[in-house]
Amino acid sequence: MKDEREQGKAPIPDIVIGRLPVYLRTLRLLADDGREVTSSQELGEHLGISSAQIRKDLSHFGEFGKQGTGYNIEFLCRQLQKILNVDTIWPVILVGAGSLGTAIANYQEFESSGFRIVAVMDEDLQKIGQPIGHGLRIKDFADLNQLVRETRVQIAVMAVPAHAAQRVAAQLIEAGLNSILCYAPITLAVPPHVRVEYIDPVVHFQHMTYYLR
Amino acid sequence: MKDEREQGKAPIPDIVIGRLPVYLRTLRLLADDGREVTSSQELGEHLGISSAQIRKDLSHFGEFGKQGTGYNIEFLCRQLQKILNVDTIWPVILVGAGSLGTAIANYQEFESSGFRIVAVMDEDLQKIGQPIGHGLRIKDFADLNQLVRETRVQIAVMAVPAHAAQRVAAQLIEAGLNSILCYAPITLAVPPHVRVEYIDPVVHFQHMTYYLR
DNA sequence: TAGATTGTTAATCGATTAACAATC
DNA sequence: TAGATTGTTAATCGATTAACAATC
Repeated sequence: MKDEREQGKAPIPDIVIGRLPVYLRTLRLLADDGREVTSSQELGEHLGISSAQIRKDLSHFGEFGKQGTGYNIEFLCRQLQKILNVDTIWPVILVGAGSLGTAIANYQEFESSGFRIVAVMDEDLQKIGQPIGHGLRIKDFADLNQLVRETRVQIAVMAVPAHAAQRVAAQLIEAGLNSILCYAPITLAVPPHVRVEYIDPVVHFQHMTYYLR
Repeated sequence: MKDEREQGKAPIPDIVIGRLPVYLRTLRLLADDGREVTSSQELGEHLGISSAQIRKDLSHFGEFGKQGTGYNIEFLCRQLQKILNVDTIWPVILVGAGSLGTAIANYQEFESSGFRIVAVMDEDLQKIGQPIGHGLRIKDFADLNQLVRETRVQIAVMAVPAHAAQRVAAQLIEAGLNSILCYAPITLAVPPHVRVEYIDPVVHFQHMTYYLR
Protein backbone atom coordinates (compact mmCIF):
# COMPACT_ATOMS: atom_id res chain seq x y z
CA MET A 1 0.00 0.00 0.00
CA LYS A 2 1.34 3.37 -0.95
CA ASP A 3 -0.27 5.72 1.53
CA GLU A 4 -2.17 4.53 4.54
CA ARG A 5 -3.80 7.89 5.06
CA GLU A 6 -6.05 7.27 2.12
CA GLN A 7 -7.36 4.00 3.48
CA GLY A 8 -8.63 4.86 6.93
CA LYS A 9 -5.69 3.06 8.51
CA ALA A 10 -3.69 4.19 11.48
CA PRO A 11 -1.65 7.26 10.55
CA ILE A 12 2.05 6.78 10.18
CA PRO A 13 3.90 8.03 13.27
CA ASP A 14 5.22 11.57 12.91
CA ILE A 15 8.57 10.45 14.28
CA VAL A 16 8.90 8.11 11.30
CA ILE A 17 8.08 10.91 8.86
CA GLY A 18 10.75 13.02 10.53
CA ARG A 19 13.43 10.46 9.71
CA LEU A 20 12.59 10.10 6.04
CA PRO A 21 14.25 13.38 4.99
CA VAL A 22 17.44 12.21 6.66
CA TYR A 23 17.27 8.90 4.82
CA LEU A 24 16.69 10.77 1.58
CA ARG A 25 19.61 13.11 2.22
CA THR A 26 21.91 10.17 2.93
CA LEU A 27 20.78 8.25 -0.14
CA ARG A 28 21.45 11.24 -2.35
CA LEU A 29 24.96 11.53 -0.98
CA LEU A 30 25.52 7.87 -1.75
CA ALA A 31 24.13 8.40 -5.25
CA ASP A 32 26.49 11.35 -5.72
CA ASP A 33 29.27 8.98 -4.78
CA GLY A 34 28.27 6.79 -7.70
CA ARG A 35 26.78 4.06 -5.55
CA GLU A 36 23.82 2.14 -6.99
CA VAL A 37 22.61 -0.10 -4.19
CA THR A 38 22.73 -0.01 -0.42
CA SER A 39 21.34 -1.99 2.51
CA SER A 40 19.50 -1.14 5.68
CA GLN A 41 22.65 -2.14 7.52
CA GLU A 42 24.87 0.24 5.59
CA LEU A 43 22.38 3.08 5.96
CA GLY A 44 22.04 2.39 9.65
CA GLU A 45 25.79 2.52 10.15
CA HIS A 46 25.97 5.84 8.31
CA LEU A 47 23.19 7.29 10.45
CA GLY A 48 23.95 5.65 13.77
CA ILE A 49 20.62 3.85 13.99
CA SER A 50 19.62 0.19 13.72
CA SER A 51 18.96 -1.49 10.41
CA ALA A 52 15.71 -2.81 11.84
CA GLN A 53 14.45 0.72 12.38
CA ILE A 54 15.14 1.68 8.80
CA ARG A 55 13.38 -1.40 7.44
CA LYS A 56 10.44 -0.87 9.76
CA ASP A 57 10.15 2.79 8.84
CA LEU A 58 10.15 2.04 5.12
CA SER A 59 7.69 -0.83 5.54
CA HIS A 60 4.98 1.70 6.45
CA PHE A 61 4.98 2.84 2.85
CA GLY A 62 5.63 -0.25 0.76
CA GLU A 63 8.28 -2.72 -0.24
CA PHE A 64 11.27 -0.99 -1.78
CA GLY A 65 14.06 -3.53 -1.40
CA LYS A 66 15.10 -6.94 -2.69
CA GLN A 67 16.04 -9.76 -0.36
CA GLY A 68 19.68 -10.57 -0.69
CA THR A 69 20.71 -7.37 -2.42
CA GLY A 70 19.18 -4.39 -0.63
CA TYR A 71 17.80 -1.15 -2.05
CA ASN A 72 18.36 0.50 -5.40
CA ILE A 73 19.42 3.97 -4.34
CA GLU A 74 17.90 5.95 -7.22
CA PHE A 75 14.63 4.08 -6.91
CA LEU A 76 14.38 4.55 -3.16
CA CYS A 77 15.20 8.25 -3.53
CA ARG A 78 12.36 8.68 -5.96
CA GLN A 79 9.97 6.81 -3.70
CA LEU A 80 10.92 8.89 -0.66
CA GLN A 81 10.53 12.05 -2.69
CA LYS A 82 7.01 10.97 -3.63
CA ILE A 83 6.11 10.03 -0.07
CA LEU A 84 7.36 13.37 1.24
CA ASN A 85 5.70 15.26 -1.61
CA VAL A 86 8.97 16.73 -2.78
CA ASP A 87 8.72 15.38 -6.30
CA THR A 88 7.50 18.89 -7.18
CA ILE A 89 8.89 22.29 -6.22
CA TRP A 90 7.12 24.07 -3.38
CA PRO A 91 7.16 27.85 -3.31
CA VAL A 92 8.35 29.33 -0.01
CA ILE A 93 8.32 32.88 1.24
CA LEU A 94 11.01 34.17 3.50
CA VAL A 95 10.10 36.84 6.04
CA GLY A 96 12.96 38.87 7.44
CA ALA A 97 15.86 40.18 5.39
CA GLY A 98 18.43 40.68 8.11
CA SER A 99 21.70 38.83 8.35
CA LEU A 100 20.05 35.43 8.83
CA GLY A 101 17.39 36.07 6.19
CA THR A 102 20.12 36.97 3.72
CA ALA A 103 21.96 33.75 4.44
CA ILE A 104 18.77 31.73 3.95
CA ALA A 105 18.04 33.56 0.69
CA ASN A 106 21.52 32.66 -0.53
CA TYR A 107 21.34 29.02 0.51
CA GLN A 108 21.91 26.73 -2.45
CA GLU A 109 20.31 23.49 -1.27
CA PHE A 110 16.64 24.41 -1.39
CA GLU A 111 16.09 24.16 -5.13
CA SER A 112 17.43 20.60 -5.42
CA SER A 113 15.44 19.51 -2.38
CA GLY A 114 11.97 20.58 -3.51
CA PHE A 115 11.78 24.23 -2.48
CA ARG A 116 12.10 27.62 -4.10
CA ILE A 117 12.14 30.92 -2.28
CA VAL A 118 9.77 32.97 -4.42
CA ALA A 119 9.80 36.11 -2.28
CA VAL A 120 11.68 37.75 0.54
CA MET A 121 9.69 40.21 2.62
CA ASP A 122 10.56 42.70 5.32
CA GLU A 123 8.90 45.59 7.12
CA ASP A 124 11.95 47.86 7.03
CA LEU A 125 11.32 50.52 4.37
CA GLN A 126 15.10 50.92 3.98
CA LYS A 127 15.39 47.33 2.85
CA ILE A 128 12.41 47.13 0.51
CA GLY A 129 13.53 47.10 -3.11
CA GLN A 130 17.08 45.99 -2.34
CA PRO A 131 18.34 42.90 -4.19
CA ILE A 132 18.68 39.68 -2.20
CA GLY A 133 19.33 36.03 -2.93
CA HIS A 134 19.24 34.80 -6.50
CA GLY A 135 17.60 37.55 -8.53
CA LEU A 136 15.05 38.62 -5.93
CA ARG A 137 14.25 42.02 -4.47
CA ILE A 138 13.00 42.54 -0.94
CA LYS A 139 9.25 43.14 -0.89
CA ASP A 140 7.04 44.98 1.56
CA PHE A 141 5.56 42.59 4.10
CA ALA A 142 2.44 44.74 3.94
CA ASP A 143 1.83 43.24 0.48
CA LEU A 144 1.68 39.71 1.91
CA ASN A 145 -1.94 39.00 1.08
CA GLN A 146 -1.51 39.91 -2.55
CA LEU A 147 1.59 37.75 -2.82
CA VAL A 148 -0.14 34.74 -1.29
CA ARG A 149 -3.03 35.15 -3.72
CA GLU A 150 -0.64 35.28 -6.67
CA THR A 151 1.72 32.46 -5.71
CA ARG A 152 -0.59 30.18 -3.64
CA VAL A 153 2.35 29.69 -1.32
CA GLN A 154 1.70 27.56 1.78
CA ILE A 155 5.13 27.61 3.43
CA ALA A 156 7.00 30.44 5.12
CA VAL A 157 10.39 30.75 6.78
CA MET A 158 10.53 33.30 9.55
CA ALA A 159 13.88 34.98 10.18
CA VAL A 160 12.58 37.86 12.28
CA PRO A 161 13.41 39.05 15.80
CA ALA A 162 11.72 37.20 18.66
CA HIS A 163 9.67 40.23 19.62
CA ALA A 164 8.07 40.38 16.16
CA ALA A 165 7.64 36.66 15.61
CA GLN A 166 4.18 36.08 17.08
CA ARG A 167 2.69 39.01 15.20
CA VAL A 168 4.34 38.03 11.91
CA ALA A 169 3.13 34.44 12.36
CA ALA A 170 -0.41 35.62 12.94
CA GLN A 171 -0.28 37.66 9.75
CA LEU A 172 1.09 34.72 7.76
CA ILE A 173 -1.66 32.46 9.04
CA GLU A 174 -4.30 35.11 8.42
CA ALA A 175 -3.03 35.32 4.84
CA GLY A 176 -3.57 31.59 4.46
CA LEU A 177 -0.19 29.92 5.08
CA ASN A 178 -0.22 26.64 6.99
CA SER A 179 3.46 25.68 7.38
CA ILE A 180 6.07 27.77 9.14
CA LEU A 181 9.75 27.21 9.76
CA CYS A 182 10.59 29.55 12.61
CA TYR A 183 14.15 30.69 13.37
CA ALA A 184 13.02 33.05 16.13
CA PRO A 185 13.68 31.68 19.65
CA ILE A 186 10.06 31.55 20.71
CA THR A 187 7.24 29.00 20.69
CA LEU A 188 4.45 30.35 18.51
CA ALA A 189 0.78 30.11 19.38
CA VAL A 190 -0.97 28.88 16.25
CA PRO A 191 -4.29 27.21 15.39
CA PRO A 192 -4.36 23.41 14.98
CA HIS A 193 -4.28 23.40 11.18
CA VAL A 194 -0.92 25.19 11.14
CA ARG A 195 2.34 23.27 11.47
CA VAL A 196 5.38 25.00 12.90
CA GLU A 197 8.92 23.67 13.04
CA TYR A 198 11.67 25.44 14.95
CA ILE A 199 15.36 26.05 14.47
CA ASP A 200 17.12 27.49 17.50
CA PRO A 201 20.87 26.95 17.81
CA VAL A 202 20.77 27.88 21.50
CA VAL A 203 18.51 24.91 22.22
CA HIS A 204 21.10 22.62 20.62
CA PHE A 205 23.99 24.26 22.45
CA GLN A 206 22.27 24.01 25.80
CA HIS A 207 21.43 20.38 25.13
CA MET A 208 25.11 19.70 24.47
CA THR A 209 26.41 21.54 27.53
CA TYR A 210 24.37 19.29 29.81
CA TYR A 211 26.94 16.63 29.03
CA LEU A 212 29.96 18.92 29.42
CA ARG A 213 31.91 19.82 32.52
CA MET B 1 18.84 14.86 44.50
CA LYS B 2 20.50 17.35 42.24
CA ASP B 3 22.19 15.21 39.66
CA GLU B 4 21.59 11.54 39.33
CA ARG B 5 24.66 11.05 37.20
CA GLU B 6 26.84 11.51 40.24
CA GLN B 7 25.10 8.78 42.18
CA GLY B 8 25.22 5.77 39.92
CA LYS B 9 21.51 6.07 39.22
CA ALA B 10 19.82 5.59 35.88
CA PRO B 11 20.81 8.41 33.56
CA ILE B 12 18.16 10.98 32.79
CA PRO B 13 16.66 10.35 29.34
CA ASP B 14 18.23 12.45 26.63
CA ILE B 15 14.79 13.38 25.36
CA VAL B 16 14.10 15.04 28.72
CA ILE B 17 17.36 17.00 28.53
CA GLY B 18 16.35 18.16 25.08
CA ARG B 19 13.20 19.78 26.41
CA LEU B 20 14.86 21.70 29.21
CA PRO B 21 16.29 24.45 26.95
CA VAL B 22 12.79 25.04 25.60
CA TYR B 23 11.41 25.31 29.12
CA LEU B 24 14.18 27.72 29.98
CA ARG B 25 13.55 29.83 26.90
CA THR B 26 9.85 30.03 27.70
CA LEU B 27 10.44 30.91 31.34
CA ARG B 28 12.75 33.73 30.34
CA LEU B 29 10.13 35.16 28.04
CA LEU B 30 7.63 35.04 30.89
CA ALA B 31 10.17 36.75 33.16
CA ASP B 32 10.71 39.45 30.53
CA ASP B 33 6.94 39.97 30.62
CA GLY B 34 7.24 40.76 34.31
CA ARG B 35 5.68 37.50 35.46
CA GLU B 36 6.90 36.05 38.76
CA VAL B 37 5.22 32.65 39.05
CA THR B 38 3.84 30.11 36.62
CA SER B 39 2.40 26.59 36.75
CA SER B 40 3.04 23.39 34.86
CA GLN B 41 -0.38 23.87 33.31
CA GLU B 42 0.41 27.35 32.00
CA LEU B 43 3.79 26.25 30.68
CA GLY B 44 2.22 23.25 29.04
CA GLU B 45 -0.36 25.38 27.27
CA HIS B 46 2.37 27.71 26.01
CA LEU B 47 4.37 24.79 24.65
CA GLY B 48 1.59 22.51 23.51
CA ILE B 49 2.56 19.66 25.84
CA SER B 50 0.94 18.18 28.93
CA SER B 51 1.46 19.61 32.39
CA ALA B 52 2.24 16.10 33.60
CA GLN B 53 5.17 15.87 31.25
CA ILE B 54 6.65 19.11 32.54
CA ARG B 55 6.29 18.05 36.16
CA LYS B 56 7.76 14.64 35.41
CA ASP B 57 10.68 16.12 33.50
CA LEU B 58 11.53 18.52 36.32
CA SER B 59 11.13 15.81 38.96
CA HIS B 60 14.24 14.10 37.61
CA PHE B 61 16.30 16.95 39.02
CA GLY B 62 14.61 17.98 42.22
CA GLU B 63 11.57 19.76 43.64
CA PHE B 64 11.30 23.26 42.30
CA GLY B 65 7.64 24.13 42.85
CA LYS B 66 5.19 24.77 45.65
CA GLN B 67 1.87 22.96 45.88
CA GLY B 68 -0.98 25.34 45.33
CA THR B 69 1.09 28.14 43.78
CA GLY B 70 3.40 26.67 41.13
CA TYR B 71 6.95 27.69 40.21
CA ASN B 72 8.87 30.87 40.90
CA ILE B 73 10.06 31.79 37.43
CA GLU B 74 13.39 33.36 38.34
CA PHE B 75 14.23 30.48 40.64
CA LEU B 76 13.34 27.82 38.09
CA CYS B 77 15.36 29.63 35.42
CA ARG B 78 18.42 29.61 37.65
CA GLN B 79 17.95 25.91 38.43
CA LEU B 80 17.59 24.99 34.76
CA GLN B 81 20.66 27.03 33.93
CA LYS B 82 22.62 25.10 36.54
CA ILE B 83 21.31 21.74 35.35
CA LEU B 84 22.19 22.56 31.74
CA ASN B 85 25.57 23.99 32.74
CA VAL B 86 24.80 27.37 31.25
CA ASP B 87 25.34 29.29 34.45
CA THR B 88 28.75 30.09 32.98
CA ILE B 89 29.73 31.26 29.50
CA TRP B 90 31.04 28.58 27.12
CA PRO B 91 33.47 29.60 24.42
CA VAL B 92 32.47 28.48 20.95
CA ILE B 93 34.36 28.55 17.68
CA LEU B 94 32.60 29.09 14.41
CA VAL B 95 34.04 27.44 11.31
CA GLY B 96 32.94 28.90 8.00
CA ALA B 97 32.66 32.60 7.29
CA GLY B 98 30.27 32.52 4.36
CA SER B 99 26.82 33.97 4.35
CA LEU B 100 25.51 31.63 7.02
CA GLY B 101 28.63 31.92 9.14
CA THR B 102 28.34 35.68 9.03
CA ALA B 103 24.71 35.48 10.18
CA ILE B 104 25.71 33.19 13.04
CA ALA B 105 28.56 35.49 14.02
CA ASN B 106 26.10 38.40 14.15
CA TYR B 107 23.46 36.55 16.14
CA GLN B 108 22.66 38.36 19.36
CA GLU B 109 21.15 35.62 21.50
CA PHE B 110 24.23 33.53 22.25
CA GLU B 111 25.79 35.72 24.90
CA SER B 112 22.66 35.83 27.10
CA SER B 113 22.17 32.09 26.73
CA GLY B 114 25.58 30.91 27.93
CA PHE B 115 27.73 31.06 24.80
CA ARG B 116 30.34 33.33 23.29
CA ILE B 117 31.82 32.99 19.85
CA VAL B 118 35.50 33.48 20.56
CA ALA B 119 36.77 32.89 17.04
CA VAL B 120 35.59 32.60 13.48
CA MET B 121 37.76 30.51 11.19
CA ASP B 122 37.84 29.86 7.48
CA GLU B 123 40.19 28.31 4.93
CA ASP B 124 39.69 30.99 2.29
CA LEU B 125 42.79 33.17 2.30
CA GLN B 126 40.72 36.04 0.87
CA LYS B 127 38.57 36.05 3.99
CA ILE B 128 41.26 35.67 6.65
CA GLY B 129 41.82 38.94 8.46
CA GLN B 130 38.45 40.42 7.50
CA PRO B 131 36.27 41.71 10.36
CA ILE B 132 33.20 39.64 11.28
CA GLY B 133 30.60 39.58 14.04
CA HIS B 134 31.20 41.66 17.14
CA GLY B 135 34.79 42.78 17.02
CA LEU B 136 36.27 39.57 15.60
CA ARG B 137 38.48 38.95 12.61
CA ILE B 138 38.38 35.81 10.54
CA LYS B 139 41.24 33.50 11.44
CA ASP B 140 43.01 30.83 9.46
CA PHE B 141 41.51 27.40 10.10
CA ALA B 142 45.05 26.06 9.84
CA ASP B 143 45.71 27.68 13.23
CA LEU B 144 43.00 25.61 14.86
CA ASN B 145 45.22 23.62 17.19
CA GLN B 146 46.85 26.71 18.62
CA LEU B 147 43.48 28.34 19.18
CA VAL B 148 42.10 25.28 20.98
CA ARG B 149 45.16 25.22 23.23
CA GLU B 150 44.73 28.89 24.09
CA THR B 151 40.98 28.99 24.63
CA ARG B 152 40.26 25.41 25.79
CA VAL B 153 37.14 25.54 23.66
CA GLN B 154 35.05 22.36 23.49
CA ILE B 155 32.23 23.47 21.20
CA ALA B 156 32.23 24.29 17.50
CA VAL B 157 29.58 25.43 15.05
CA MET B 158 30.16 24.29 11.50
CA ALA B 159 28.81 26.50 8.72
CA VAL B 160 30.80 24.97 5.89
CA PRO B 161 29.75 23.35 2.60
CA ALA B 162 28.62 19.73 2.76
CA HIS B 163 31.62 18.54 0.77
CA ALA B 164 34.02 19.97 3.38
CA ALA B 165 32.07 19.03 6.49
CA GLN B 166 33.47 15.57 7.23
CA ARG B 167 37.06 16.73 6.85
CA VAL B 168 36.49 19.84 8.97
CA ALA B 169 34.78 17.75 11.65
CA ALA B 170 37.70 15.34 11.74
CA GLN B 171 40.11 18.25 12.22
CA LEU B 172 37.99 19.73 14.99
CA ILE B 173 37.86 16.39 16.80
CA GLU B 174 41.57 15.84 16.28
CA ALA B 175 42.17 19.24 17.86
CA GLY B 176 40.21 18.13 20.92
CA LEU B 177 36.67 19.45 20.50
CA ASN B 178 33.84 17.19 21.62
CA SER B 179 30.62 19.06 20.74
CA ILE B 180 29.63 20.12 17.24
CA LEU B 181 26.61 21.94 15.94
CA CYS B 182 26.56 21.13 12.23
CA TYR B 183 24.68 23.26 9.71
CA ALA B 184 25.96 21.21 6.75
CA PRO B 185 23.36 18.80 5.32
CA ILE B 186 25.29 15.64 6.08
CA THR B 187 25.49 13.11 8.89
CA LEU B 188 29.01 13.19 10.29
CA ALA B 189 30.97 10.09 11.24
CA VAL B 190 32.46 10.79 14.67
CA PRO B 191 33.87 8.77 17.55
CA PRO B 192 31.56 7.96 20.48
CA HIS B 193 32.87 10.68 22.78
CA VAL B 194 31.84 13.43 20.36
CA ARG B 195 28.31 14.79 20.33
CA VAL B 196 26.92 16.26 17.13
CA GLU B 197 23.65 18.13 16.69
CA TYR B 198 22.31 19.07 13.29
CA ILE B 199 20.43 22.00 11.83
CA ASP B 200 19.10 21.43 8.32
CA PRO B 201 16.15 23.52 7.16
CA VAL B 202 15.50 21.11 4.28
CA VAL B 203 14.80 18.31 6.74
CA HIS B 204 12.16 20.49 8.39
CA PHE B 205 10.64 21.55 5.09
CA GLN B 206 10.41 17.99 3.83
CA HIS B 207 8.84 16.92 7.09
CA MET B 208 6.18 19.60 6.66
CA THR B 209 5.41 18.81 3.02
CA TYR B 210 4.47 15.25 3.91
CA TYR B 211 1.31 16.74 5.35
CA LEU B 212 0.66 19.09 2.41
CA ARG B 213 -1.21 18.43 -0.83
C1' DT C 1 -10.49 26.36 55.70
C1' DA C 2 -11.11 25.69 50.54
C1' DG C 3 -8.83 25.79 46.29
C1' DA C 4 -4.95 25.02 43.67
C1' DT C 5 -1.02 22.70 42.22
C1' DT C 6 2.87 19.94 43.08
C1' DG C 7 5.61 15.44 42.90
C1' DT C 8 4.99 10.65 42.23
C1' DT C 9 2.94 6.24 41.18
C1' DA C 10 0.97 3.02 38.22
C1' DA C 11 -1.24 2.32 33.93
C1' DT C 12 -1.24 3.18 29.22
C1' DC C 13 0.60 4.02 25.12
C1' DG C 14 3.98 3.94 21.50
C1' DA C 15 8.56 3.09 19.59
C1' DT C 16 12.50 0.14 19.04
C1' DT C 17 14.66 -4.17 18.58
C1' DA C 18 15.53 -9.03 17.92
C1' DA C 19 14.55 -12.78 15.39
C1' DC C 20 13.34 -15.30 11.42
C1' DA C 21 10.71 -17.06 7.40
C1' DA C 22 10.72 -15.67 2.77
C1' DT C 23 13.25 -15.02 -1.20
C1' DC C 24 16.49 -12.76 -4.28
C1' DT D 1 22.95 -23.83 -4.23
C1' DA D 2 24.75 -20.79 -0.39
C1' DG D 3 24.83 -16.30 1.32
C1' DA D 4 22.69 -12.11 2.03
C1' DT D 5 19.07 -9.13 3.12
C1' DT D 6 14.39 -8.00 3.12
C1' DG D 7 9.68 -7.30 5.37
C1' DT D 8 7.19 -8.57 9.37
C1' DT D 9 6.02 -10.39 13.83
C1' DA D 10 6.27 -10.47 18.63
C1' DA D 11 8.82 -9.10 22.56
C1' DT D 12 11.07 -5.57 24.85
C1' DC D 13 11.93 -1.24 26.12
C1' DG D 14 10.93 3.47 27.16
C1' DA D 15 8.02 7.61 27.29
C1' DT D 16 3.67 9.76 28.28
C1' DT D 17 -0.44 10.32 30.78
C1' DA D 18 -3.96 9.98 34.31
C1' DA D 19 -4.84 10.09 38.85
C1' DC D 20 -4.24 11.40 43.49
C1' DA D 21 -2.19 12.01 48.12
C1' DA D 22 0.39 15.66 49.99
C1' DT D 23 0.55 20.30 51.09
C1' DC D 24 1.03 25.22 50.24
